[in-house]
Amino acid sequence: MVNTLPGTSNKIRVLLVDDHAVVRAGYQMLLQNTDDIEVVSEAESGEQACKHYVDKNPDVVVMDLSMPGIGGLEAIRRIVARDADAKVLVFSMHESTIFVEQALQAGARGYITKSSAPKALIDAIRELAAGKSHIDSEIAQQLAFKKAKGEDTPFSDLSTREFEIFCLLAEGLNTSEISKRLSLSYKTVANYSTQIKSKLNASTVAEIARLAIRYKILEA
Amino acid sequence: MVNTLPGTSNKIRVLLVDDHAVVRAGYQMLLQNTDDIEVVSEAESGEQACKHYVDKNPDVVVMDLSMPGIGGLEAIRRIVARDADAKVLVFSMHESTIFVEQALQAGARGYITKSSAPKALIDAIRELAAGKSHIDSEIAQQLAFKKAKGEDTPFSDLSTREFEIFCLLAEGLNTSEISKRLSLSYKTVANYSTQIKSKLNASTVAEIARLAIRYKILEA
DNA sequence: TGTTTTATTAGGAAAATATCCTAAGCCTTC
DNA sequence: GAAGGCTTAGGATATTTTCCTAATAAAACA
Repeated sequence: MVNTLPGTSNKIRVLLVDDHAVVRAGYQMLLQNTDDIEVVSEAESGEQACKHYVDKNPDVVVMDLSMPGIGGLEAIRRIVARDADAKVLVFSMHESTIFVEQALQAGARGYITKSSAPKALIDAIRELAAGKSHIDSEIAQQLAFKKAKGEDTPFSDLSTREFEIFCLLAEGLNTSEISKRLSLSYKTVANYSTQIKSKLNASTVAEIARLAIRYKILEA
Repeated sequence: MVNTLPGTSNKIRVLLVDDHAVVRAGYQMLLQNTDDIEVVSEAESGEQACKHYVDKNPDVVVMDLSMPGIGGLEAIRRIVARDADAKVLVFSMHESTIFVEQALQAGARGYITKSSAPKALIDAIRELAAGKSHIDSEIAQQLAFKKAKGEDTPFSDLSTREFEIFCLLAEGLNTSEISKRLSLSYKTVANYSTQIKSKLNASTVAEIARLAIRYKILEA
């Protein structure tokens, strides 16, 4: 397959998106040592990434998730909305499967973490360019496990009452406050709490709160 | 001033500490282009950093804060405890002034963020090596502003140890996990937790987590 | 320099909470 | 109309938190 732009090489044309200049320099350093990958553009925000994507039409976008402004997820969504064939590789510091699910749902084709070996980035870019998808194998396993269990969002497993109590726990109410608010016995709420933690795989209410905020169920 | 080690150049000898290999590669790339700075060692944890410091006795330590194990703050504390002249430059992703305050309290001489211009890192290393201190100017202004207004964050009341435990609580670790992580007795951590909640006026760890997220100490 | 304060560490005892098990009453669904 | 899930909650036990106390070390102060 030839490149779409005339007068350029046959290299895989990459758009780097990360708000940290140093991290972009790190990518550059790694990719310089390959002869089939070429960085054609850099962006330091989601907004910029969208523009640069239209301008340069890269083969692969290497995208960080946590950025100021619209952020990586929204950028992916917009890019893929314009070009359903866009190949976005998320290169994130987040190791949580929730982020992977979010990224894939947004339209990303690959996900690797910053703690993976440098070579993994190069491999992933090549696979994406070849039309395949690539997810960090450790995370892929976690994810597969979750899917096998039929887990959608972490909350889809919760009953109405469980979700209600989940929200109050996340807000910072303690067991007796919740029991008063809902006119339930203390024991009932305590037992629900245990159940909720178990379903959400959380051992503390701090994790509950973070989940709620991450899923925009609650504002920090 | 000549170098302490015979047979080596006069360059500023730097120890890089960051748990992400890619980020270290980024540092390397930037520092390669200078002729007065030399990376003599790399470490990917706080524990390693302490060892490497003793081994190599670098002029400047460039240190990330969020790392597994003892973390950056504790590493700074240990290094400075051994060598009061140690010049530690924190190079962190956290833009919150709380981290700056904590880092300086722990004994750091400089603080810049990963979103600052690459050149800022080089400048900061040179200033530290010259015996000066260097804080990211934007953050320094925020800090000055806060101090001038007498604005206390809810955390300014917390001691170093309290803040450390606060962060781990917010992350979702339970008491015994924290005690293991910090090599403290379960009781000590439990008592600290009570103290922290009281100081922050929080009755549950969920509130702790929300506070941490609200003040950008932690991502959801 | 000596004194006071503050930080860090942790044990004991009692109170509060969480966990696990069990079970009744109620819907819904097949 | 039987099965299964949801809501409710008690009992027993285990774990955690709270409040008090105290030793040690470091820092601030006078």
